[in-house]
Amino acid sequence: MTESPRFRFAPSPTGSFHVGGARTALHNWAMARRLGGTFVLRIEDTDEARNRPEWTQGIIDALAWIGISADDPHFEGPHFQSEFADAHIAAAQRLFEQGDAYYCDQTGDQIQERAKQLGTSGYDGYSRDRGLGPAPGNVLRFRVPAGTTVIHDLVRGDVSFDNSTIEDFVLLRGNGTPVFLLANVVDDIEMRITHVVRAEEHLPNTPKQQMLWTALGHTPPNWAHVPVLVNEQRKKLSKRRDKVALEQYRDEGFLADAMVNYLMTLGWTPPGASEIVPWDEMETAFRLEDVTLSPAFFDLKKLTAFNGDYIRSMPLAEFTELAAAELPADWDRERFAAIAPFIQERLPTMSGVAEKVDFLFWPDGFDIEFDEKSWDKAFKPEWALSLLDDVIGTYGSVEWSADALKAALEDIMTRYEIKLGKAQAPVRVAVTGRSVGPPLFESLEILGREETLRRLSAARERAALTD
RNA sequence: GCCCCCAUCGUCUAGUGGCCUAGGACACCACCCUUUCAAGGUGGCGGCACGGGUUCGAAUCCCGUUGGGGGUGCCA
Repeated sequence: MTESPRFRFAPSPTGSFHVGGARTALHNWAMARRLGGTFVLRIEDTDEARNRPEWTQGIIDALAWIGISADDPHFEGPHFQSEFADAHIAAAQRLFEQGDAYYCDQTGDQIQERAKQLGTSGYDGYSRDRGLGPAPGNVLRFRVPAGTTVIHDLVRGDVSFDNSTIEDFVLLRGNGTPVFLLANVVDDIEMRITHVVRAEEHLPNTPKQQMLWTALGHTPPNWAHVPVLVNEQRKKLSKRRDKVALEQYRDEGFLADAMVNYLMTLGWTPPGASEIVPWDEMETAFRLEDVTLSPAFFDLKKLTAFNGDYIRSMPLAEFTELAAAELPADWDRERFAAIAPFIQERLPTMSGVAEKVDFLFWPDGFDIEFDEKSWDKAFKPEWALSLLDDVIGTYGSVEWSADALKAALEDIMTRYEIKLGKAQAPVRVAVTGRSVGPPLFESLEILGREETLRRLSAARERAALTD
């Protein structure tokens, strides 16, 4: 009987969810779903310093945001490493009894001192045959056997390590608690994990873990080490230096779909002509064997490009609703819905919505803060004031529709022998305070005749004053 | 220091011995379109790290060099 494959994602709760973690979670998720297996979430909470209930919820929420839902039948967990403490100790005990592990009373200083005298580095196996037993302060070390350990890695092929380069590593601390390496392996065994897919930084630990699997009487799982994500300095993305919190990207207006799609293209290429591909397709096409071997730069520019693409291809109704959530509560939603189609295609991230349409929501009598550069440029031409007078005159009675408004201005501008690009500038600045914005005439139509004329006249006065 | 991994345009990548005068995407530049800004269209810039092999033939295979990264805890 062959069991269905079991993947696992094992973050430690540290307060924020790393984009690199999101990527490996996605890899595990895609594999588990495609193979009809299980995605096991295990919270590695052994380090008491970093263990808070709300952080676990944060992880679950972050996973849900990128489409890894705890309600999906392929999802299992969360399990907590701390709940398996007994199993960790039992495994250590077994290893000791089998002779695969031994106690050692050497302190870090003593180890270093001897290494110095020997001209070597690290622990030299000093306590291997001293027959020490458990005692406060004594650590339990694994007796690394002679030979070679070969890791069969699904993404990188065989990687071999000469065991003589691996020192007898610690299993149990002096206070009797298990270290990560042991806990991790025992948990994976307990949870019947068949595939360990994680970042490359764990590769050097893998021979130790594989030895543990074997010593504990189990066949090691399938290993897969995907390359790390790096910053512009080509260093592993770190919480300290880099912007890595998934939540932050979400808050800055990045769409989950865009983030997921972008993350998946790092180290892997979706089939087909485009890189913009829906999750379903990526899920069925993703293969660990196809993952690239070198570290990938997390490029905010490209992420942003993906995001803009996703925003533009959203159904208008969906976009309008999502965008409305970015606006102050007292801004008229209907008015926003009218302008929404014109800003949807101009938005790199959702967070820029409000500032693009704010001019439609300024209350009566609002004192517009003009962008001085825009103002100066728009009102510099000698025809500007005169043209504004003409516009004010015409707009008092013209039919109030974008088309009519445009036609009227076009009619006026011919008298000054200028193009629409120039002619619209003073009007735009007068009404919005800036030189760039959504299409002008559509904006005016939504703004309404009364308010438009008010702003036009106010600008006319201001221009006369500064003239 | 030691161990391990990696190496195609600035970036992410396609490429698995001949289809490669190396393809796409992001970025950048130019032009077109145009109601500003975007979007879109067209074109451009730009790369197989280096040196040896193997082969009729190498981005693709092997070795070395160089460069980068990761690991090296009684952290996870």
